[in-house]
Order: sequence, then structure tokens, then C-alpha cells
Amino acid sequence: MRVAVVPGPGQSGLLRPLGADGSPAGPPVEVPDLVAAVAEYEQKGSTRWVWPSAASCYQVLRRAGVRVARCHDVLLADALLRGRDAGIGVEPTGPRDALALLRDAAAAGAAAGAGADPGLRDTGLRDTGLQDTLFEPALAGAPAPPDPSATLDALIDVHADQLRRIAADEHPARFGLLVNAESAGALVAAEMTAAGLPWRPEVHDALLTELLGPRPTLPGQRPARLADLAGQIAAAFGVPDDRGSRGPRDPRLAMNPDSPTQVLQALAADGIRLPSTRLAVLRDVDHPAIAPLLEYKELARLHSAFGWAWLDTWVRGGRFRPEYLVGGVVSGRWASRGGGALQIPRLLRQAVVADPGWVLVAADAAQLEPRVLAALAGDRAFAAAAAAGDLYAELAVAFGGDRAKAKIAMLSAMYGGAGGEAGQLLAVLRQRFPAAAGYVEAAARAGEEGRVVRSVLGRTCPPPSAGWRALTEEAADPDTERDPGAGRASRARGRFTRNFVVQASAADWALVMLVSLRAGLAKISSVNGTSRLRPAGRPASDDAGSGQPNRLASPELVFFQHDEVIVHCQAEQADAVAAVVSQAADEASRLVFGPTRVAFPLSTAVVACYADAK
DNA sequence: ACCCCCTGCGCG
DNA sequence: AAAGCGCGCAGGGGGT
Repeated sequence: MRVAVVPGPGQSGLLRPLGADGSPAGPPVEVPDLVAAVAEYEQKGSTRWVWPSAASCYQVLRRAGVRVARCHDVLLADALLRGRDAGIGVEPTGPRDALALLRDAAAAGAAAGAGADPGLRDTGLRDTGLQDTLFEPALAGAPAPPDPSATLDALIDVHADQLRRIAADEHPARFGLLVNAESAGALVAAEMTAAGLPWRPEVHDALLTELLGPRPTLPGQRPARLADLAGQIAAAFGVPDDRGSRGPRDPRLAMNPDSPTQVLQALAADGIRLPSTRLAVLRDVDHPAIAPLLEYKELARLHSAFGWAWLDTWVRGGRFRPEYLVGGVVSGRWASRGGGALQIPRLLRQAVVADPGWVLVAADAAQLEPRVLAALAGDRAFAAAAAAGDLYAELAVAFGGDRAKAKIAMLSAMYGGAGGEAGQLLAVLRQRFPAAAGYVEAAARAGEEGRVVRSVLGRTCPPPSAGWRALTEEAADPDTERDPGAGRASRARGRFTRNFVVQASAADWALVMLVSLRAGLAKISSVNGTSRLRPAGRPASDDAGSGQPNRLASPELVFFQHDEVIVHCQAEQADAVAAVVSQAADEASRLVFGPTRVAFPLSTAVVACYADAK
């Protein structure tokens, strides 16, 4: 059953049950305690909550210890539908004013939720905090929530319109799956933020100290190792160090290794002219400053992006809690906000350590994108290769037994690379695996011609910009001078759409895998009799020492990065979690691709420390 | 003082 | 030997 829900003043809320077509199936109900009302529905049976945005509505429920199984996220569904309709030239339909109202409601809810920062609280029990007034703007300048009754009406209108448009899709079952998975993904995202990734600040700090020297006492000061290297670099160029200690310095002579301009100028003064200071360019240069410069750049990056400042800002109570942006990337991959959550250097995986008595179950989809292409294209020869554990090793047969060549050929096909030997290798690929090569080449042609392409579940890539159209249409006119930029723009879009069909379909698979995994994990916890009211985001060690021996905590999803997931669970649950992970991969393959002989293997590791996962 | 764009590099 | 796709973030450097 679907139930529309919007928060009201204080702890209250407004509910209204809906029929299968989204029309109201009863009068609106005002409940004084929304959290309690939602929890009661969840215990009774399967409810799909229809709300403006899980990112805004669910975080408060989550912090009160309430977990919901299913929802329909109207703003995420709108983004998917609008993307589809823009691609086929359909003007936006449906109630636009109503959508604007829902956006305002979501923004107000998000602002109120942000006011009660989970990172600063050690418990999620709602009766312990005054700040749990559900949707009162907690931040100065936060938008005021619109009238709940008007919001509920708008919600119901927009949702019913969305159900009609989903049903009208070319592939309604697959597109409906995408909308449901995207919505469930928003539940996972909120839960992962609440749970947090276990992070040991003392391990992180020790790593920084070992590599950079002790933490500087003054802000803006270089750590000892960086200062030393900066001195070596300056000396190699025969100029003063930019932070030399005595007297006023002449900035024209200063040497700041963080400045690409200054590095290029200093090298040019020694007769070496380079196009950039990228690692790949510098690596082959013969100059005494290069070795310390390369070391400096590597360590400076660690210091500026994931140094002590990062640790102070993002880690609280042994947890790193980034905000995940579901569907934040055009391809449907997630983005993140805060702390560079999806770009954590592999080195720092050492700081990701399970709580005592707990483990991390880390699972990584192996060679996901080429396998997705195999399943998408239905290429028999390619699918046969993708039935095996090492796809590239199977493909190598076609490339004289050279696995590396097979890999370059695949990557070139998926990314549109054409340099070096890629051309020859692509020709081999085209000959041996015509359907697979044809699939990405058709996508590239569509992009070059300004059309859109869709993922397997129906996520649509953005149409070209007006600027792109102007540029490329002008070039097609025989009376005008040919602009070389037009060809470049056209090919660039071809590479984008070529990659989109693969990356976005891989994101479909990963999203469905993730939400299947979430459902499976919920069953583990109920089998073990776990209370569903265990406060979210509370260090598990607190539970272990709480003198309640009959309680087993729930396994928690704590990280998701495009094609890998981490579950944090008690050690005795590791086998059950690993089995559920494997089932989730099978289920995703079946739901997304139907019957296919392509395998989507996961490499799963049960470890105490993320760095040991592979 | 702030904003914006560029460069460079981390991840998939 | 790198390039070819998608991101977020820090610092430099120029603008206002």
C-alpha cells in the first residue's frame, strides 16, 4: 500500500493512503507523532511511503530509530522522468507549481534536519533531545516549510502523474524498477550517513606523522617533511625558498612548489619547457629538482586533501559521515558532498577499522563495466568470455594471448580512446566481437548526431546544449566555413554517449545490487532478533558493553563507491552477510539483465581493516 | 574581502 | 606512454 506523507509543525505529520493509481483512498489523517505513526505502519505490513524527498524526510525518522522498507521519492523520480522526456523532446508535463512547492518543502526539511547534526550527538533516541522538533527551521535563514495541507495535495497530484508517465514508458517494468531502486538508494544513503564509516583518527594521525612529520602548530605552516622538500626544490633551482625564515623576501624570486606557474617558469629558466606540471609530464624530465618535486606533490596532496584539517572536520566519534548525493552524477552514479568521500586515497584505507568484535565485509564487483557491455550487447562470443572469472584473460585469446592488449582494447571501446595502438586493437575487437563493438559505436553515433542514449533501466543522458547545437549545425551547413571546433565537439559528445551506456548501466546494476543487499541485511537482523530501535549512528562498542547480552546489532551498510560496498557487522554475522552480498549480486543481474550467461562476480573479503580487503 | 576559473590529482 | 569517460576538492591566480 502507498501512503503519502508530509511533515507538519512540531512532531506532527499528515498522512493519506493512496490507491494503486495514486489517487486518494481515504481522507487525510493528521497524526500528532509522525515518527510513531510511521513506525506503526512499518510493523503492520508493507507500506511504500510517498514523500517529496527521502533526503529530507527520512533522516529524522532514521535518527529516531525508525527504518522504513520502501518509498517513492518524488523529487528523484521527477529527475528521472524529466531526463527521459527532455531526451525525446517532450515538454515538461504535470503540475509545475506543485513540484516547486515540493522542492520548497524538501529544502525546509533538509535544513531542519541539518540543524541536528548526527555527528555531534552520541545517541539517536528522540526523547533525549530538544532539537528533534521535526521540521522547525534549525538554521538561521532556513526556508520556512510550506503549508502541510497544500504540500500533501501537491505531493499526491505529482505522484499520480508520475505513475502514469512511468506506465507510459517504452519499458515500464524496467523504468519502474529504476524509480524504485533510486528511491531505495536514497534510504540507503540516509542510513549510511547516520551509521558512518568506522574511522580511527589515531591511525590516520600516525600515518600523517610518519609521512609528513609532526602536526604543525600554526595554521598554514608546512609540516617538516614538506618544508624540507620545498627547500631542496628551491635549492635545485638556485632560488630562495618561498618561506625562508629571515627578512622580507622578493616574491619574484620565491619558489612555491604548489604553484604550477612558478614551477614552469623555474624549469624554463633552466632551458626545460613543459606543457604542464602533471605527474606524467614531470616524470621523464632530467633535472635535479624533479625527484624532490614529485615527492613533494604526492605528500602535499595528502596533507591538503586528507590531512589533519580533514580529520578535524570530518571524523567525529570514530565515524566519517559524508553526505551521499543519490543520482548526483549524470550516469546515475552517486556523488558525495563533504570530505571527498568517493576519492579517499587507498593509503588511508588503513584508518578504516571495524569496532572490536566487529568486521568489515567488503565486496567489489570485478570488471563490472565490460561485463555490463557484454550483457547489454548480447554478443554471444563476448558473453561466453564474460561467463568466466577473469574476463580479460578470456578475451586475450583474440589478442595473441596478450591480456594487457585485450584490456586496452576494451577500455578504448568503452571510453572512445583512439591513440597509439588502440586503433589496431579496436579493429580486432570489432572483428571478433561485432555486437559488442557495434553497441558502443551506435551509442557514439547517436551522441555525435545530437541524440540521447539510455541505460538498460532507462536513465537518459542529457541532450546537447544550445551551444553545442549551434556549433555543430553551423558546421553541417555547406555555405559556412568549417569550424574545426565543431568536429571536436561532436566527437567529444560521441565519447560521452559511448561511455554513458556502459557507465550508466553499470550504475543501474550496482544500485539494484545495493538495494537488494539492504533488503537481505534486514532479514539477517530480524532472524537474530535484533531490535529495530537500536539507535542509528551509535558506536557498536557501546552496545557490546551495555549489559544486554540478548541483543545482536544489525549489520550496517557503511560505504558505497560505484561498484563496491562495505558492510560493518558483528564477527559472528560475517558469513551470513557475505552470503547475502552474493545473493544481492545474483538478484541484480537477474532483475537488470534478465536471463544472461554473463557472470557478475563479486570479490568479497571479511577483514578487520579495509586496507586488507585486496 | 569574496567569487570564479584553472590546474592538478584522488577515486571508480 | 598515455589516452579515452565520470566526479569533488584544494590551492593558485586573476577579477571585482
